[in-house]
Amino acid sequence: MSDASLAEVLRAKGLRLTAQRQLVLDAVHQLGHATPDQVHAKVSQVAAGVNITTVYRTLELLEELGLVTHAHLSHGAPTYHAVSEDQHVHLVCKACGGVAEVSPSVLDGLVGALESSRGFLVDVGHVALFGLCAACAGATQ
Amino acid sequence: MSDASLAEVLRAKGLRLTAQRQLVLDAVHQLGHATPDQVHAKVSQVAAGVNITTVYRTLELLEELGLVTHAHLSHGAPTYHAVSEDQHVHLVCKACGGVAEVSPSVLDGLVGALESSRGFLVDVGHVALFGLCAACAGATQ
DNA sequence: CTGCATGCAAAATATTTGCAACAGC
DNA sequence: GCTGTTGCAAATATTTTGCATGCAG
Repeated sequence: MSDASLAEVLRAKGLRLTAQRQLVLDAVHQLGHATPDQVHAKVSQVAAGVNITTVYRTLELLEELGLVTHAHLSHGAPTYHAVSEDQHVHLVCKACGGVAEVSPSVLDGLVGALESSRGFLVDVGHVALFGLCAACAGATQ
Repeated sequence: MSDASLAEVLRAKGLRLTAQRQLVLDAVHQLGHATPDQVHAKVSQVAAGVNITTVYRTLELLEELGLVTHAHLSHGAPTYHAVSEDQHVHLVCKACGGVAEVSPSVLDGLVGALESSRGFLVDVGHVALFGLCAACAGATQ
């Protein structure tokens, strides 16, 4: 299904369906969330010749097309994930660096409060919360 | 007061109080939140000779000492702010790039929910929420 | 004096861009 | 065949590191 919609969206803009674009989109789907570097590594497992430059350009394009988005997680690393997946909020542990996902419903109250008080519309899929995961909170501190 | 506590904290660790360290800490206080580059620019207004390298090293040191922290806002740019300031949540507009601040109290419900359901302790001062500010939400879209 | 701190330059990373060769349609 | 795409290399931007000089204590 991702291939079909990719071809469709590209066609609609007069753009071309290439092996690289399919591979990058597939890699994003498979990885869940990953940095450009990780996407490149994943793509390279299947097609070794693909350049990191192309990965950057393709991710930018796919984001423009609305097929993927990126969030800024822990260390300034842009992390891409497919939009077709369920939206989720990232919980980044500052101790172990792990990333957990929770349902956006936990933000419902917050989103409503910010919208009424400040007129700010939160992009739920782009939110990252920093803190300590259960394991690290118990272990250390 | 910042100078006094800086000298104190440095002394406690056998480190030295230098003009650069005072300048960097002052710049962070004055700027509210800023990238290393912006801190360097601010410091340069007062003392032109200060190297960007020193700013990086000093910010890292000040963070270790607990005098400043950094959050990752919009574009992977680490943003530093003094810890003595009131903690605040950053609202980053993905359209205009503006950064607004709101009271952490809006997160109270969320923090409680995550702690009980997942055992995750949110670091309130480090949170950045992406979305559209009131101006951009009204203007565009 | 003694050793930590700084400045400078160069290295390591991450990301973007110019251009010629290539491939989708 | 026409034009969008890719790969390569070089340019940029950002952050880190090595080393000799300088200054706080």
